[in-house]
Parts: sequence; structure tokens; C-alpha cells
Amino acid sequence: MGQVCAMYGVPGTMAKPRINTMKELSETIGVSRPTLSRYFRDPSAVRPSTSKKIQERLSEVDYVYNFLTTRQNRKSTELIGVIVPSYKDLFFASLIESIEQSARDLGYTIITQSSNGDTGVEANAVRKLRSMSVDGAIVAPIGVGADHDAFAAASEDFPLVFVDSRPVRSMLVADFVGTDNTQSIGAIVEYLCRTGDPPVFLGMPHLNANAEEREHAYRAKMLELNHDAKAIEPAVAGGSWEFEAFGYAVMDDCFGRREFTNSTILCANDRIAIGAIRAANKHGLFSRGGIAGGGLRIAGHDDHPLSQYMFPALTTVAQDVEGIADAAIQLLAQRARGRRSTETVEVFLNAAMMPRESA
Amino acid sequence: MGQVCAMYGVPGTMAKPRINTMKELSETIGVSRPTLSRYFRDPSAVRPSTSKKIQERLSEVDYVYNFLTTRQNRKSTELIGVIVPSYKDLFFASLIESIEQSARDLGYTIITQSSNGDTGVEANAVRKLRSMSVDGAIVAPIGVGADHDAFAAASEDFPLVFVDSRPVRSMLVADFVGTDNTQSIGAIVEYLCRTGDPPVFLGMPHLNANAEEREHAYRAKMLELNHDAKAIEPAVAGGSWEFEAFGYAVMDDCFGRREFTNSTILCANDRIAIGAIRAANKHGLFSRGGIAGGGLRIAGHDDHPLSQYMFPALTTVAQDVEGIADAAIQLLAQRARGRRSTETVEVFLNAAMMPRESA
DNA sequence: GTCATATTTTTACGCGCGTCAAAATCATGA
DNA sequence: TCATGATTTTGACGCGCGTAAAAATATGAC
Repeated sequence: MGQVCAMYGVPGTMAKPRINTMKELSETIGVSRPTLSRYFRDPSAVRPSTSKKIQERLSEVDYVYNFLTTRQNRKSTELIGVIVPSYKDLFFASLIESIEQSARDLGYTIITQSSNGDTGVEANAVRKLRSMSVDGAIVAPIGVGADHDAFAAASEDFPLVFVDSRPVRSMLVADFVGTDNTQSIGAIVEYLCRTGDPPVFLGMPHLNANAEEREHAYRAKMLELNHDAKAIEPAVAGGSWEFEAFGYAVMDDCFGRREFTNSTILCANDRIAIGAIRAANKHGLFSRGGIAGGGLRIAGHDDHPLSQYMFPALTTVAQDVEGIADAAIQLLAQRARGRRSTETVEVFLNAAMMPRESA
Repeated sequence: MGQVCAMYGVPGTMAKPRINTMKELSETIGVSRPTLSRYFRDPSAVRPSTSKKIQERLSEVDYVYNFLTTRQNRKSTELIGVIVPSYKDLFFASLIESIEQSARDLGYTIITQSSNGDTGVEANAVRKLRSMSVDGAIVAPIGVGADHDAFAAASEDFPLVFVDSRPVRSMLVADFVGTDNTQSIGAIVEYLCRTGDPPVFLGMPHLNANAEEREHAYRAKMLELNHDAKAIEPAVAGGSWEFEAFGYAVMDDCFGRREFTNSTILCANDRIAIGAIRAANKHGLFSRGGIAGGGLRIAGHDDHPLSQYMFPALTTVAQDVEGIADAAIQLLAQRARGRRSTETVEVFLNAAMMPRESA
């Protein structure tokens, strides 16, 4: 509490002289300001000897360009907005991390916001991106109840790409990048049928398009394999994004009535499956060493980072998170540069089976 | 694919006329630009009748202020930077969510970046915040190996508050807000000793100050309670932020040698505990219904959002995440407004016992 | 209706940098 | 050494808005 040493760095580390503006910098460095400006945009745009000179002097001073003003007059702000429904969902967290990586590589700066599962907050976030003149935005939409006007206005200002789930019943023209639910659900249904009883389906609350798509994909695949499809009727309301709580509540109720205790249950996502596994363990349904022995099986969807640490480790399908992030950024970059026709594109990536212990 | 309808919103939803600049707006609305400017800063700064007039006309047009230019000349950008080591850690995710909330309430915009556990990336993130002229920054530091100069330079530009863990061996003068490890670890050690065998300690990789502080707190409390302190010697290298993997590997190794199979193990954080629980389950050490029956017990620290879904549900201490976020934002807001002396402050919040099943 | 006061309008400058055009300077080879 | 194209410097304007000062106008109490 209360070091004696002042705020000027560590003793011994001589602070470099602080330079605030480019004009100031151009004077101390001995080149003109426009030349400096060109150098910062592209060091190879000036003569090598000049470039070297600038580089050297630059390392001797403490100059940071002004982010706000540099973006003001460029045709491109090199800003990309990202909106997700929640940070506390490791799928979205992984997505953001990958997006940040891909964006950094291309020189973009990411502005991240959480809509917190609230369409009002989501609309405000979109408006803020408009005010920031971003070059584009990546949105994992809430879906149901979205403020269409906010998105429509935004899509006139900059390219918009939806990820994870497609906007619900929207006439919006915007790109989409995500997992092909038909393929991913199909793969795991096929796996489950091949290795044991055909699965029943535990859907997710109808908060976005994935809810419907995945259930539909499940039914289609079951039909194809000549099995009866069956979805568990949730005994609890599922209006929130607390998926683990939802999965736990629904299955705790079922297991309490001794229903589905011997079934194969395919959950619409891993977070629900984590709740379901917890319920199963509570009811002692996984007591034989955790490895499914012909009885209850539970599977998920997403390959949530913690799914392998569940007990039993969760069998699931892995979404190609990096692929989604990369494709979304690439798409925006192309649109921002005017490449690409106005035709919207939809990119569907495959998911990979991750057989583990739970099924 | 390829809707016929163009990009101009839904049919029926007449798009409001787009207005791009404040000057333009002032003309269509019938007031002068400076008056508008004052209105946007504070609607009560203009006469009520004028305010009402502006408000009405404003709802009939589509105008979004230019975020970049408005921040350019203000003394305050109302931007706050946030840097965390990882998004894929639900503790940090919770923290960001709370920070975003608190910040929104005070009118701040958050710029979030992940350092990805890399001190180089962390330093760049700090530099970017400098270039953005943020009003302040909240940093959950990596700790070991940090680029001191980057932080020193930043702390001259704006107030800096560290959260979660204190910067390692730094002479930096900066505020800190976090959990009082002495209290939190003390509380759970006391609980564990009271309800069963005194715990051994499974530390976290020495990546930040918490590693040392928590082990120290453990030893101090054990000494106070007249028990022998004992830390598990990790048989695997722990240089990464993959805590679950670390906890699993270390305990899998121990349990494989039949060591600590009957002990009470206090893990330095929940993510490590999650890995440890997985190892215990793999070795069948929790098979009696999951509830500890006098044998192996495992406890954690943080109250990770998924800890209650583990099997057995993880006994832990809950950090006051909201409290930390709020205190950090409040501190920055005060410093930005010039309140507060230059004296640094350290805020330590208490954690709350969360007894569950695992201990 | 008058006057003091509260607001608004006018006018003008500045922020830090992008960008452009013209003039000046440099590098290179014949 | 000179011509020539490449590069840099000079000078100037603009971006959208904050902000300050002075002039003009509206408001309210009397």
C-alpha cells in the first residue's frame, strides 16, 4: 500500500520520451508528416532507407498512434463488431477467441458485446456498432423476438454475417456461417443407432433457429433409419439460456418418475447434456463405472470444452469453431473490400463425431 | 438462398430517412448544431420545449451519432479497456459479463481483449488501449513474465486497476480489486478441517500471484489450526492455462499410485478441481453415490458456474464476481473524474462458502 | 409592455490525421 | 554531368463533432 516510487516506471528503466502527435513525431524524426502517414499504412510504401530511418527513431521514443482519429477519415475503420448472447457459454467463448485470432491476423480490431439473451440489449449493441462505423459485424443472434429494424438498418451500413444460428423468420439478407445441423445431428444419430438403442431427443428451449433445426434433423435422420422419433416433453419452462439448469430439471423430473432411465438421450447441446448427466448421476443411473453398459446413454452437441471432463465423459459432435470464425471473418473482409457479389452466401461446416464414454 | 426482396428492410416497414451528420440533422430538425450537441451530452441542458421537439423529430429519422468523432475531442472518451488471460474460463467470462453490466450503467463502453496467456499479446493489448485513449483499464494480468514497460507507460496515460490477481513483483503503482485469498482459503480450510480430515493442497501452475498467495494462505491457516500443511508435488509440468487438464493429469498420476485416494484435497481453483474430480471418478473413488462418505474429498475455489453440475457437486468458495466488477468500474470512474487522491487502493472482497457434495 | 435572465443561434476555431496536388529533392544510369 | 523517374516535402483542405464567445432571441415576472 503506497509505494514511495512514483508513477514513472521502474527505477533503472529510463522511460522513453513521450510523443503525442504525428506532427510532433515527424519533427523529432526528421521526415514529413505525410510520409509518416504513408509509412504507417504500409512501410513498403516509402523508400527502404526512409523506412529504416523511421523504424530506428521510432524505437527510441514512446509514440502510439491515435486510434480514434486514424479511423475517422479512412474509408475503412478496420473494426469488426461481434455480438453473442452470452459470454458465460464456453461455445461462444471459444468462438470469440477464434474470431479475435482470425481478425488479428487480418489487422482487424474486434468490438465484442454480449446481448445477454435480451433482444433489447441486442438491438442497442447493433446500434452501437452502427455508430462506430464498423466494417462489418458477426452476430450470434438470440433469434426469437429480435428487433428486425435494428438489423435491417445495420445491414444497410455494413455487411452482416450471422453465425451459430440463423435469424428466425427474417427477410433480412445477410450471410450465414455455421454448422450444418443436418450433417452434425445426422452423424450422431447414426452413431447412436449403430452402437445401441435409437435415441430420444431432448431439445433446447426455442430461443433460436437451432432449436427447431436440430429437432428437425433428428426426426429426419430417424425416419431415414426407420426408427420412431421421440422428443422428450419438457416438464419445466425453458425460456432462459441456463441450459444446464434446464437439462437437469427436465431429466431429474423424468428420472424421478423412472422414465427414460434406460434410454439413449440425444441432447440438443452439450450444456443441456451436462445438466442431464448430473441428473442421471444423482439418480445413480451411471453408477457402473460411468461407462455406459447398455443402459442409459446421453449424448450432446457442440464439443463444449468441459464435456470431456464430465463423468462419464460426454459423447458429442464437435463444431468446427475455428472454421466458423475464420469463414466469418474472411467473408466480411471480402465484402468490405467490395469483392463478392451482392448475392448472400450460406456456409455450412461439418461437425466431427467425438465418441467418448457417455454413449 | 437469394431472396427477391432487396436490402431495404421488410416490406411494410417503411425505413426512416437516413441522416448522416449532426449538421444535416440540425437542419431537418430546426435547431442549431451546437444546441443538438448539448442535447446529446445532456438532454436537460436545453429548454424542455426544445428537448421535447428534438426528441420527437429524432424518432422520425434514422440518425446514429458518430462514435469515433464524438470521442475525439472530449476530455473523456468514456471507453474502458478490459484484458483477461482467456475467454474460455468461466470465471473470467463471468467477470466480463459483470463488468459490461456495471459499465453500461455508467455510460461506459467496454473494449475487451484476451491476452491468451501470452505476455506479448498482453502487451500489445495494453498498447492498443493506449492508442484508443481509454479512460481506464481493468486487467486480469497473466502475471509471470509480464511486459512491465507496457504497463508502466499505460499507467501514465490512464488509471489502471488490476483484478483477480496482483501483478507479480511489480513496482507499478496501480489499484487492485480482488478476493482476499487469506479469507477465502481460510474459510474453506476451516470448513474442511471441521468436517473431516485436514486438506492437502493442490496448487495451480505458477502463472500469477494467486498461485503463491493461495498456497501461502493455506499454509497459514493450517498452521493456525495446528495441522501439518502438505502440498501435492505435481508430477506434470504446469505451464499452461489448461487447468482442467493439469488437475486431471496430476491426480490421475497420484491415484494411479494409490496416493491421496483417501484424502481431502483442496484445489487452488475450481477448474483444477474439475480435472481432479474427473480423475477420481475414473479411478472409481467416488462410486458410493458421489457423496463423500468419509473417504476422498475434493474442494475448489471460485464457484465456477459449472461446479454445481459436477458429480459430486463441487464444494467451493464463491468469489464475489459482481462485487469485483462493480468496485473496479467505480474506482476507474472516480479516478477518471479526478476524485480520489493519487494514493493507490487495494480492495479485498470476501468469498462465501459453498458447501456441496464433494467435501 | 418592459426589463432581466435564460436559451439559442452564429461564427469560428480546433482535434489528429487522411489525402491530394504541386513543387522540390533524390537516386540512378547513360 | 545531366536527364528522368521515383520519392519526399510543402501546403492546404476535409472529416464530424466539441467548444467557446458574442450576438440574437425567447421567457417570465412585474
